[in-house]
Amino acid sequence: MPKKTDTRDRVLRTAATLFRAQGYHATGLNQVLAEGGAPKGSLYFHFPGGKEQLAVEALQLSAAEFGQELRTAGSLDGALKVLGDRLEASGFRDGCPVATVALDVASESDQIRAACESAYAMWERMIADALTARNVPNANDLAPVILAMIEGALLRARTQRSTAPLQQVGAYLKSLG
Amino acid sequence: MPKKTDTRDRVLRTAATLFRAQGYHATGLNQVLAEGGAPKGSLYFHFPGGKEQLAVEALQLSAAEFGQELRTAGSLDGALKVLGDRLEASGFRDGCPVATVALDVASESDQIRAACESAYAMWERMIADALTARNVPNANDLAPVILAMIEGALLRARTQRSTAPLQQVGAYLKSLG
DNA sequence: GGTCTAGTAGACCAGTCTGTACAGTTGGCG
DNA sequence: CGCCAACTGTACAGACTGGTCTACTAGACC
Repeated sequence: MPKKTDTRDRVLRTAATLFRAQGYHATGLNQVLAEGGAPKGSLYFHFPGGKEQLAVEALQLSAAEFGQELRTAGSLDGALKVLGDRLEASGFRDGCPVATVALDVASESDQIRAACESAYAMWERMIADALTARNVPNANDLAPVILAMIEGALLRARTQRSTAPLQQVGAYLKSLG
Repeated sequence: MPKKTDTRDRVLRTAATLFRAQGYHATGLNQVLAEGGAPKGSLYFHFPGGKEQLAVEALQLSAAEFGQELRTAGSLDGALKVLGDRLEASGFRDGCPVATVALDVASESDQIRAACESAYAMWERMIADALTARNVPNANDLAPVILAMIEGALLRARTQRSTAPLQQVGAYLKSLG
């Protein structure tokens, strides 16, 4: 029996967008429902685990799509550009889809924290693979550092309302060869 | 007329601690008041601007103390160790005192966002100065990247519940010389 | 047609949120 | 003492929170 409606998907995508920009606590279920065009009954029918389940699934969705986006971008440099463009286009709201929720909830819900961590682990592996493919030595040691750089730059870019941090990281990576 | 009580300071420090660990929205005024041992009347007497003012001042306090801590640590390597120890000792709750609030509120309150940004700017300058003192070339280009690395590592360390990311960044920095 | 199920709609609940109001208390000073 | 300002304590307002409950509708199958 395939799904008959797209309500579940709509709500999930709306939630992912809002969590990304505002974090977990700042995003109310009512807001998700209003923007997603669904009533409460539907939410708890599709997500009996409530807000927490919604967050975990939204994080998984975001992580997968984000990974896909980066893969499409090809190079690290291309990825930084994509991130910068998106940030700018959204008025510096859409940064890392995981970081905001991660910090917000890290010490509260282990399920959500775990979902965030597995997203990071996946991206780290992607970076390591990309480096290996380019015959960079010590790819596995370098990957977490590069991921940290990018995450840090995304964070800073949001508070600074400028893509400069991303460009600085980009320039640095280029200088490494 | 100097102050007669330490209520204001107590509330501020409590708020700083809670905001650091939980972020802005997840921290209720009631919690701050309960843990700080103060009634509501006092809060709005000392901070007529409400929660927002409290957050701005807490951020400024945290930023200054954090800067002092890093300065005391001496080297970047020492600073990373201090950060890791603190993180571990707090059950991976006390990361960067700014990042959590920054992401939580960046798109909502410009005052708070600005307070976060000025903290980052100050740390960046501190890093640049430290590099310059060690005759590192291009200190001004390098500083924002190093700051991003550290912030990213702190974020990842919290979701991973491990200080490994900080150590990886430390090892990387050491490998640069 | 009758029946069954997936899904929708929204009223409702108890609790929490930030913020306000105002009376009460304290301590210094003339 | 009386007075004034600084400060505290508490009750309360109004909005909003996540979550529950139940009546309802649309479509598939017998």
